[in-house]
Amino acid sequence: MKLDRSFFNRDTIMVAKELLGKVIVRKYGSVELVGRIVETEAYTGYLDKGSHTYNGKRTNRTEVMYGEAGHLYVYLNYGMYNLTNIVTNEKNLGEAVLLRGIEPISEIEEMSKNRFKKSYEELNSYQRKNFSNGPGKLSMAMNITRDDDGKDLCSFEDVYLRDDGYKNFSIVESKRVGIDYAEEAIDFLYRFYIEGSDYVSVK
DNA sequence: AAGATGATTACCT
DNA sequence: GGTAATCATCTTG
Repeated sequence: MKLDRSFFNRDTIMVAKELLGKVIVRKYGSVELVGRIVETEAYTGYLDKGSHTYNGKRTNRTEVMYGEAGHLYVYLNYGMYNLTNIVTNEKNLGEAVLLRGIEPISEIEEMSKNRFKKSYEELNSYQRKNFSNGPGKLSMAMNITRDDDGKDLCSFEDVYLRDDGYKNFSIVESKRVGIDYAEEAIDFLYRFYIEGSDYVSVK
């Protein structure tokens, strides 16, 4: 079952948790990449010092976060890495969920080319271990870039999400990664991951 | 118009 | 464990 607007247009923490186990489908050319979401982080806007939209900050970049739920927010981090987020909750709140880890499901060969310019068989153990266990890594594997910023996941075209019924797992809640400047928000338990998954960035 | 910075990754010891 | 890479975006003047 494809996830529609009503799935995304809810409380951001709830969406971040419920995204675990869902699959992201990415089509281009003749390929259809599929990955299972195993790690997410919630960014809750106005009161969240870790969020790009903290205190209602509105810039050209973050405008999509204030838009309709179910759209992609993709931005360039550290000058090199595209990070994939999904806009959540009501319009104008500026909330989103960052995808931090996926388990490759279909077309792992194509993902491997996107990630390392090599077939999966040629990858060493370090590369296999670090295949898509991080926000920049999974974006690279799924070929998601800033060109995809603002796309609507609910139009079900070249990128969308699906529930394939996977649900027998436990969720771990922990602190978010890489927001050392965020004062009290550092301690918010806004990161969620599937217990035991090999594709979680930080355990 | 210039300077600082970052929701990270890869590679080295 | 440490740190370089690399640039769009944001802030400041």
